[in-house]
Amino acid sequence: MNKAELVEALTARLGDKKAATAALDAVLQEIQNAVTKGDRVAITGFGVFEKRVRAARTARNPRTGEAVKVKKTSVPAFRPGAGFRELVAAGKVPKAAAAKKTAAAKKTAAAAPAKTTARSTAAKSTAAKSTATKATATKATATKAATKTATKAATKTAPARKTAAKTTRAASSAPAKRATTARATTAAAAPAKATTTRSRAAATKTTRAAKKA
Amino acid sequence: MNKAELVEALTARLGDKKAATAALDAVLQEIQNAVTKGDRVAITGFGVFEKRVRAARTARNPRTGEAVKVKKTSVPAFRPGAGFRELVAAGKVPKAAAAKKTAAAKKTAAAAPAKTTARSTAAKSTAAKSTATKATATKATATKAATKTATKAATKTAPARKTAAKTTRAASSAPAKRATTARATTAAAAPAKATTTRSRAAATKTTRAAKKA
DNA sequence: CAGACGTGAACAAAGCAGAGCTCGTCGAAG
DNA sequence: CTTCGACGAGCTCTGCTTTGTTCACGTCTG
Repeated sequence: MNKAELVEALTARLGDKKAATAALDAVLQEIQNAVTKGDRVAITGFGVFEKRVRAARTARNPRTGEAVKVKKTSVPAFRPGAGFRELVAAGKVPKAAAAKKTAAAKKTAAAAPAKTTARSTAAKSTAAKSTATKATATKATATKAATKTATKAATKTAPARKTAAKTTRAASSAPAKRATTARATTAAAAPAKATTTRSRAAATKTTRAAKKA
Repeated sequence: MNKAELVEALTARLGDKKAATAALDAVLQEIQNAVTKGDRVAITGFGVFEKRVRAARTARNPRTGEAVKVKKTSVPAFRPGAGFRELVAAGKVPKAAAAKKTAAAKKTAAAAPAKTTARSTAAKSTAAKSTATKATATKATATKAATKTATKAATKTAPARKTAAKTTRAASSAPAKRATTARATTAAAAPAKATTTRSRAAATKTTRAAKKA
C-alpha cells in the first residue's frame, strides 16, 4: 500500500479526498516535527515515535570489510504499542475495524490468577524516604512522591541477583515470583562490572533521565 | 506529546477539532489494518510500516536467567524514510514546516555529477529476456519489463565474492566499485553455505518474494 | 475507571552500516 | 488526465551494535 492507496482508503472514511490528503499530510508533518524536536509522540494502543540517539561507533563496510567510523547521530524510531502488536500477531483484523462502527472488541488474553492481592509490600515497609537515587525526585509531584522514591531506593533490601553469577540467582528466589525482592535500581548495580559486558544500561538510563527534565 | 496534544496540533492545521480527531483515528486505523493484513504501508519521505515475521527462538527470562522458548510471531515494524531520518539527524526543523505554507525547501545534498547519462548499460547488453528468475515478471507491466528481469537473471555473469571467505572478498574487486558485477541474486548463492552462519539472507529473501506475489 | 506504558537486567537474535544499480513513486507539464 | 523527469527506496554483503524477552508495579492516558 503506497501513499496514494492510503489516501484512497482514508477518503472512504472521511468522505472527502482533498481532506484525506490534507489530513494525512498534517499528521505526518506533525509527527516529524515533534520527533525532530526530540519530543516523544505517544499514541496509546498504537505506538510511540521517538528520537533515538545512537552513539558513535565503528561499523563496517559490508562490501570491502573495512571498518568505518560512524559518528554520533539521531534517528527516528517507532515502538508499536501493545494493542497494535497483538493485532498483528493475531494476523487478522478482529472483525470489523475497516468500518467506522468502532466496537473494538476487548478480548485481551489470559486471566490474572491472584497476584494483585499482595501488591506492594516490601517496598513500603522497608524504606520511607532515603536520599533519592540521584535523578529520581526531580520534578517531584510533591504529593505522594515519597512513596515511589522509596520503592526505587529500597534496592539493597533484597540483593537477589545483580552482580551475582547465574548460580546465586536461581537460589535467591523461586522463578515465578521472587518473594519480596525489589528489582535492583541500577544505581546500586552500576559500580561493579561496568565496562566488561557492554554498558548499555547506563546509556539508556541517561537518556531517559534527560527526557524527564 | 500524547494523543490529545497531537490532536490539538492537528486542529491548528485542519481548523476543526472533530475533524482532526477523526482524521488521526482514521489514519491510524488504516495503517493498522493494512499492516495486520500483511501489507506494507510505504509513505515516501516518511517511512514504511510493515509486518515483520520473527522466527521462533529461545529468549531468556532476564530475571531468573532461565531460557524460555518464544514461538514464531509477527510484529509491526517501522523503518523511517530518508527524509525523516536526516531531518531528525539534523536535530531541528528546517525552518518552517510547522506552518502550512509548504515551501518544503529542497536542499538534498551533493549535486549529481554525470550519472544519469550512463543509466542502464550492462543489464541491457548482457541478457535479453531469459526465463524470469521465478516470481519477478508476475504482473509484468508488459512494456519494458524484460529489461528488469534480465538484470536479475544476469547473476552468474560476475561471481565476485559470495561464499568466498574474507580473503577472496577484498581481492575480487577494488573497494569502491567492483567492476560490472551484478550482485548475487540469492538464488545462485543459496546452495552453498546455508546453515553455517545463520541463514538470514534466505529468510529475508523468502519474505520479499512472498510479498511480491 | 480500565488498561497501556515505563523501568531493568542478561543473553541471543535481529538490525544496521556503506555503496552500486534499478524500480517505484511523486511532482510537473502538456 | 496522461506522460515524462527526478529522486527516494530496495537489495545485498559481513560483523558489530541494538533490540527483544519476563515480570511486577506505579502512573497517566483515554
